[in-house]
Amino acid sequence: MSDAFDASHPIDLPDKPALEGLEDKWNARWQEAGTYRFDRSRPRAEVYSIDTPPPTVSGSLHVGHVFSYTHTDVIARFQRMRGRAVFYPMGWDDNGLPTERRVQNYYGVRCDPSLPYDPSFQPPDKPAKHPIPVSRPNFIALCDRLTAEDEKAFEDLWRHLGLSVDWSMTYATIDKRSQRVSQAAFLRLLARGIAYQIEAPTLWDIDFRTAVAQAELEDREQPGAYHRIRFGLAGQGMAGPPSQDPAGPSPRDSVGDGTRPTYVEVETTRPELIPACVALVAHPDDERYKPLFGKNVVTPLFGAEVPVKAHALADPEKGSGIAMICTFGDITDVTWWRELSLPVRAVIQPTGAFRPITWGQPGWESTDPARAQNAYDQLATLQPSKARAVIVEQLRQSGDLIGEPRPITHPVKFYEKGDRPLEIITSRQWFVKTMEFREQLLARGRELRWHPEYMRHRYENWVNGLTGDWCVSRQRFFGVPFPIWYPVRGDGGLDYARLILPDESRLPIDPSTDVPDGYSADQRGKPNGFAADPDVMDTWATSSLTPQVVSGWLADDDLFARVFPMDLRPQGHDIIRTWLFTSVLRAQLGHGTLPWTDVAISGFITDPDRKKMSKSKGNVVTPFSLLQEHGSDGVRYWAASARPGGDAVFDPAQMKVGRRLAIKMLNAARFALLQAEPRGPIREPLDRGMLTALARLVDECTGHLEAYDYARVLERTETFFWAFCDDYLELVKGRRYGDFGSEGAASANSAMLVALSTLLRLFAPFLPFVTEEVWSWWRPGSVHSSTWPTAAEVVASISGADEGALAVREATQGALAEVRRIKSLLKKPTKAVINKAVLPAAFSGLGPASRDFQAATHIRDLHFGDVTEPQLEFAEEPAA
RNA sequence: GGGCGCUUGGCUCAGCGGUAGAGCAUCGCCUUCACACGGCGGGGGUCAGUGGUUCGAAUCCACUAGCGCCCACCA
Repeated sequence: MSDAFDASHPIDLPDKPALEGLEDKWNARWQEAGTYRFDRSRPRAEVYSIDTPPPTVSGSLHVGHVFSYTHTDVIARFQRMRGRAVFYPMGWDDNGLPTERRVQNYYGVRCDPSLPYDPSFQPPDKPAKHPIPVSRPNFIALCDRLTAEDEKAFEDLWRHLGLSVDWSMTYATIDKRSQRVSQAAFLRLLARGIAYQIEAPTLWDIDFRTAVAQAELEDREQPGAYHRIRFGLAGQGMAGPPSQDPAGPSPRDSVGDGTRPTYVEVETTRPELIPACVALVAHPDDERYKPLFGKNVVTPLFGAEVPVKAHALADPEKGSGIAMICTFGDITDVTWWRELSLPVRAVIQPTGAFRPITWGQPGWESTDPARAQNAYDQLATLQPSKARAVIVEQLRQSGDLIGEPRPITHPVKFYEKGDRPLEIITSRQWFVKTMEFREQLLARGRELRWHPEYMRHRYENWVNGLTGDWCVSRQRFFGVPFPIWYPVRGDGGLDYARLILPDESRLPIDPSTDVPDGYSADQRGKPNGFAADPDVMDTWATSSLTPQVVSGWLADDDLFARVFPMDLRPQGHDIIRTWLFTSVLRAQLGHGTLPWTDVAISGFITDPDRKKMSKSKGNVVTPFSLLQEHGSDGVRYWAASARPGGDAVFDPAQMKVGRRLAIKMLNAARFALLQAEPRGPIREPLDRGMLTALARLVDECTGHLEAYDYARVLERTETFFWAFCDDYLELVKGRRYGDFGSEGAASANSAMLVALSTLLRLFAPFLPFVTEEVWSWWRPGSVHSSTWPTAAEVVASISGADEGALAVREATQGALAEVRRIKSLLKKPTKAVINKAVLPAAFSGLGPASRDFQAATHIRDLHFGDVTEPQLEFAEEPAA
C-alpha cells in the first residue's frame, strides 16, 4: 500500500496557509522530537557520516556560509530519507590567529606571555586606546569568552536555516577533545620520526612574528624596481669608477671580452640584502659567466668576497642573467643555499628589523671592514623597506648603482593574513614530513571521489608542487600547544635533543602550566629543570584531524568504528591545498586510509558585478535579514540552484522565486487535500500518465542526488511541480469535483495524493520547512524521517507503469496549451468554452485511441463545449 | 610559465550529437470556485570566433580570443 492510501491520519487544513513562522515552529518540534539525532546503534554500512567544515566563528556571518552549508544539508537530508543514520555534527573553528586578532580588537588587549595570570582581570567595557597587556592565560580566557558568544550566533543562524545537524555532538577546534587528538596524533608522528624539529630557514611574518606554512602563502602584485648593481672581481680591490656609458656596459663588455674584466652587473629587486649576499649564480651553460665560475667577486659597499656559482635554476633571460643569492631573499635563495652548500649571513630579525652586525668578525669578513661598518650602521634597526631606500642612496653615492632603478610590478609572497611581504628567517620549528609521502598522497587523491570531478586537478597540482615538509609550529598563543618540555642544562640552555614527553593518557596538556612527570613545578626554567616548548600548532594541524575529532578517535572506539572513515567532506575550493590536503595527509599517516570517500566542493558567492563579495565594498547582507525577508526555504532554494562547485551570483530575485515556489506548494497541497474523497482505483489515462512521468522523475532524482548533483534534482522536480500545478491540477479540477461521475473523481483524488506525497518528499531536502508543514496536515510523523520515494512505489499505485498513458498526458497538455494560446490571442476569458470542432490541430497528437472525443475522459477534462462560436473559426493560422 | 573552469536571448543559468530552453526582466490578456506572495499568452538568441569530424554540432576534436580561479624557482 502506498502512503497516499493510508487514510488513518485525519486531514487538517489551515484556511489561509502561510510561510511566516514556520522556521521557529518546526525547529522547536524537531528539537523536541530528536528528528536529526544520530542513531549510534546502526552499523557502519547504514551510517552516512559528514565531516562538517567548522566555520571560523571570529569571522562575520556571511551569505557564503548559508550557500555552502545548504548544499551539505540537502545531501544529509537525502541520505537520512534513504534510510541511513546520518552523522552530522557541527564544529566551530575558534583556534588560531583570526580569534586572537578579534579578541585584541574587541577587548583592546594584547597578549604578553611574560606576565603572570591575573584571576581578577576584567576587560574594560569599551576597548582602551592603547592595548592593555594581559597574561597568556587571561588572553586565552578572553578568547574562550568571545568565541562562546560567536558560536551562539552561528548556531542560531544554522537552526533558522534548517540545517539538520545533531546539536548534541558539537565540537570546537580549541576544545579539550581537539587538543587531545591533536597532541596525541602529533606525539605518535614524533615517535615514528615523521614529525621532527629542525633549525632552518622558514617563511616568517614579521608583523605576527610567527612562522607560516607554504599553504598559507599568497602572491600579491607589488610595485618594485630592478636595481642594476656592480660587483667587483676579487683580487682587484673594490670596483673602479662607473662606466661613462649612460646605458651601462653589458655583462659581455664587462667580463666576457677580457678588455675590461673589472666588475659584474647584477640586477636585484632587494638591494637591501646585499650585506646578506653569499654568492652569485648563473646558468651553467651561460657563456657570459662561464669564465667566472669558481672565482670570487666582492659585494659593493660591504666588500665581502662571495663565490660565483653555476646552477640550472638560474635563468639567463632574467635581469642580467646572473643572480644575487642572499640568506634569504626568497624561496629560490633557500634552494640555492641548500644545494650549493652556502653559508648563512642573516641580517633580518624576527621583528623585521636589521640586526646589529660587527664587520670583520668571523662570517662577516670584508676587504674594508671600516667602510662596511659605516654603511651597515645606517641600515641597522631599520625595517626592510626603509633599509632599501637607504642602501640605494649609498650605492648611488659609491657609483655601484648603474643607471636608475627601473620600476616594475611583480608578484611578492605574503602570508595570506599578513600586511607586509614575508621574510625568510632561520629558526627552530616543528615539521611533519610530507615530501616522502607524495606518491601515496597522489594515489589517495585518485581514490577519492570528487564532486565535481575536475576539482581533483587542484589537489594534484598542489601535491606535485610541494617544495618542502609541512611547518606545523607557530609562535602564537591561542592554539594547541606542543605537548613537549625540554631539559634545562646546567648552563641554563635548553637541550633540544632530549625531549620530555607526557604519557598519552595525560593529554591534553599545556606544557607552560603543566609539569612533566618526575619534575616539580619549582624546577621550571631552572638549571637541571625543565622548560616548555613555547609554540602552538598551526591551525591546520588541528583542523586536519576533524574526521578523527568528530569520530571519537581515542575517546569512543565504538563510535569511531561506526563513522570512520567518513563518507563526505564538504568544503570550498579555496582550501583544497590546506584543509583537504592536510586531512588526507593525516589520515594516511595515522590510519593508512582516506578520511572520507567523497568530497563535495562548493564555489564562492559573487556580487552581481562578478566581484567577490566583501565587507569593504559594503555589499554584504547579513544572512539573518535574508532569511527573514525571503524565508529560509527561499534562501535555500537559491543556494541549491547553483551547480556543485560553481560560483554563484548573490541574487535575491532567485530567493523570491524560491519563496514563490514554497507558497505555491502550500496552496497546491491545500487544493489537493480540500476534497480528498471519494478515492479509488486510478484508471483515468491522464492520471496514470502523470504518475508514470512522476515515477521517472523519482528515478532520475535519486540517481542525481547519489551523485551529489542536488541542483539538477531541484530543477527537475520544480519543473515537474509547476506542470503538475498549471496543467494537471487545472485539467482534473472539474473531474475531481464530480463533473464526470464518482469514478473519475476517485481516480483524480487518489492520483493527486500519490503525487503530493511523492513531490513533498522530493522537495523535502531542499525546502524542509514548507514540506514539513504540508506533510503535517495529513501525514503522521516528519517528512524528514519518511522514506525517500521510489519509482516502484509510485508505479504500484497504478498497478504498473503505463507507457501509453504517458503519451496521453503529453498530448493532453499540448492540447491545453493550444487552447490557452488561442483564447489569449482572441482575448477570450479563461473560462470561455471553445468548440472542439474548431481545433483539430490541438488533437492531432492524441493518437488513434483518442479519436472518439466524447468517450475519452481525458479529452473531457479539457472542457470543450459543443457550442460553435463563429469568431473562433478564424481564417488564418493563429500562430503565424 | 603550467593547470582547471567559463563564454547560449537584457540578466542569472540549464541543455552537451538530431529542427534553440527555463526563471527573472519586458509587453499583452485574465479579479478562474487552491493560490493576485496568482494565472495565461507573446516578443526576444546566426549557442565567443575559426577550422575539422559527422548524414547532422550549441553539443565531439583542434586552434584563437576574452573572463575567472588554482599552481609556479617572481634575481
